[in-house]
Amino acid sequence: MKKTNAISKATIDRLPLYFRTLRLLQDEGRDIVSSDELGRRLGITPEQIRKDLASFGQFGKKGVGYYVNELKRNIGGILGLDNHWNIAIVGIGHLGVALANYQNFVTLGFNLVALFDQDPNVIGRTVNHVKVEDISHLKAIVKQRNIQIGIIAVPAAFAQGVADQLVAAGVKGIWNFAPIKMQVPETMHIVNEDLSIGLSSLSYHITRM
Amino acid sequence: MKKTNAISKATIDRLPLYFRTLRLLQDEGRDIVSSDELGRRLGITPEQIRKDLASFGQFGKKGVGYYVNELKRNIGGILGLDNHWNIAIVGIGHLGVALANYQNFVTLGFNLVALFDQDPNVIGRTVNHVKVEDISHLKAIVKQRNIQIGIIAVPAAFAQGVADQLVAAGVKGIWNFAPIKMQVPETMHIVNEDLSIGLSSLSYHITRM
DNA sequence: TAGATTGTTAATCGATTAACAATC
DNA sequence: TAGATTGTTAATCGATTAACAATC
Repeated sequence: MKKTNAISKATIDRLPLYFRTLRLLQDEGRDIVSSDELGRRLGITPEQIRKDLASFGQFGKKGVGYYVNELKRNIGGILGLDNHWNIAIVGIGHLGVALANYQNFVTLGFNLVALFDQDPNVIGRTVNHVKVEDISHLKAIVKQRNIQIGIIAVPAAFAQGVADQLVAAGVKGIWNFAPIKMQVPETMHIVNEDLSIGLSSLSYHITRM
Repeated sequence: MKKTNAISKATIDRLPLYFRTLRLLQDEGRDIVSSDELGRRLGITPEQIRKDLASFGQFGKKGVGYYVNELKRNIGGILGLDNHWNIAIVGIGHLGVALANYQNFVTLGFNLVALFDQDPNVIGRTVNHVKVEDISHLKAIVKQRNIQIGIIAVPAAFAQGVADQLVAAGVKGIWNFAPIKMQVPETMHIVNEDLSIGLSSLSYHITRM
């Protein structure tokens, strides 16, 4: 039996871009798209796109291209978006509010089902139709509402504590916006969204222009 | 003369992490740190760290380690943070407000000097001590205040238009939060901060647990 | 059929890891 | 001096690009 090659992280990170472009193509009423056109739209080579897709199966038709609806459904399935994960945001400061209002979550199929904060002035408020609850109820609510993904939007000093609580509550993954290296069990999936990297690398490049 | 090898993108993206950890070490009053300890703090191998740093010069002392202050100053210089770039945010919705209040900008040495929006209800408001101005004045203000970096936090449909205006106004770099592929001149530096990638890749991984 | 476009293998390029001499 | 730790070269690993046969 042929060994299936591991999928590269780079490939996985491009799938959401393909997914989004396919949605746009759907909106435009397009039925078929070639790797060439997808590539032009995204600034990615067509070979790269074909290779990425081929690592999950044969989704195209030679001489024709890819059926937009079908490919979008397939990529959605690969990314697990059809699981419609329930997500919660912890820390309803400016960033937490922005994330709670982020419309792309909905487009991607995520359900925002809980918001948590520790500040009595924030608890009880409603953001994007979801009520902010006391973080002390986190564990109970995570279990009750079957929350699989926790989003950390608290200051760095509190982030590890929140991560520990999310782990203890049994979430499957953490999306972390705090600029620190978290200590979580090996089995926990964590994605760090570190905003200083992008801005710093921009600074690096314009310094050398 | 030996040809200087190009610096990898991966290396540049790790520099801000080193910078941040060095600042924390400074706060802890530490004078010296080894690649080993830096590595443990960041979850990066010490070899990787030494290699990254060595591509810019010899900053360490064999048998001793790196002097915290000196290395931090050096990395800051490499990243160009000592230029104290003037930055502006375009689009003062939830995300724009969150970014305007993001304290790490200050820590990294950036100066937030302008906020722009097109909504008359938003123009005139003050966010984090900076007044929101009419986007129609963008070009004049960018020149006047010597703004080098523009941050795009408008909805996708308006993002290309804003990018065009920023380019025309003469910024050196763009930090884009809109989920679209921008068309900008070859010479313009643009960093895309695409939030759907992180969340989607998290979904990919937990789907396979 | 001729033209177009995928899927896949081979070649190249780039990044990380291992090993170790240099030296503080 | 002995122990520690850097800087650098070589080896490995991983990702992208090129090329082209298969086929719609």
